[in-house]
Amino acid sequence: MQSKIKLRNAGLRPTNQRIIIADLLFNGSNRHFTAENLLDEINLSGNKMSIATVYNCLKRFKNVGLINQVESIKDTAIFDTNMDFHHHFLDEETGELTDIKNNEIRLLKLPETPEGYINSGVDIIIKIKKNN
Amino acid sequence: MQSKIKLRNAGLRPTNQRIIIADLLFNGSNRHFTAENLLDEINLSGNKMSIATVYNCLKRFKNVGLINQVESIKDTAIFDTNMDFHHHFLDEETGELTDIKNNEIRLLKLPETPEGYINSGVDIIIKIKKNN
DNA sequence: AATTTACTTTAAAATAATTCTAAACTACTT
DNA sequence: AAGTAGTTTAGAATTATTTTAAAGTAAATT
Repeated sequence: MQSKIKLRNAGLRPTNQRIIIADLLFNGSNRHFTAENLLDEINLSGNKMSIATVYNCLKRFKNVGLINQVESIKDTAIFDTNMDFHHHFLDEETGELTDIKNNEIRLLKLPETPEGYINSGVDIIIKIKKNN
Repeated sequence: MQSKIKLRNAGLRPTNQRIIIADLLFNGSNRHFTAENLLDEINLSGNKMSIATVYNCLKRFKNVGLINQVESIKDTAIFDTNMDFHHHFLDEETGELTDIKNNEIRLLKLPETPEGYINSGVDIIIKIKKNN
């Protein structure tokens, strides 16, 4: 049960629910998951927990740097009349987007597209926040 | 009233509501906006419309390439236990994410961070879809 | 060890974004 | 002018997430 230590090192109180989640998440292999995915796994493992706890816990884990949240620009669809190929600055606090012109950024090397797939677009998001 | 022509060229039936929206969106300057933002503007301009119509219309505009939707990975928060600096392939159809190792991608030139802000992270999402 | 304090968990309600439904409407075709 | 296929609408439904306030628990203090 090294999850307890891991949690303490991260400055989190090692509660039962956090230990259950840490045991599931930090077993060696990396993965992507949603709060609901994780709750299903928790249930399968014979444990029970409120979905709110899962959300709270993931937010906490994220804040102390135990996990990442893949960038998602809030949960609101944002549209853009700019049809040129371009990218965005995202103000982390306000959610505001600003265009980055295509000639201000340059990708040198792209990974190979997985077998059987075609590349259908590249989005670069540079997160920024006020420096004070 | 060139919106009507623009819509027809895009293969869309130029209905009143679409013309109202096109008139607001394609007036020369580019912008980012949400469905709600746009509805507010529609109301301010003295017109009325159901929010469902705004969503339908934006989806249609997007499909025919009149506007873009900024990448957002559905509306579900996705977490990642991989804390290495890395990026993602996103399967457009299923929403599934796959890691891109950091050494498989290289950014040559980054834009200058806006005055008063600091860069707090870069996310690159390469959208892919099945090639058949 | 018992008490206190601060943080956590929980169920349930609330909020927010978006999609669905089915009826009424309207643009285009004949 | 009439038919039909696509569109709009209000409202309900769905989905994701956060809030609330009470009950519970870990850690600090006595």
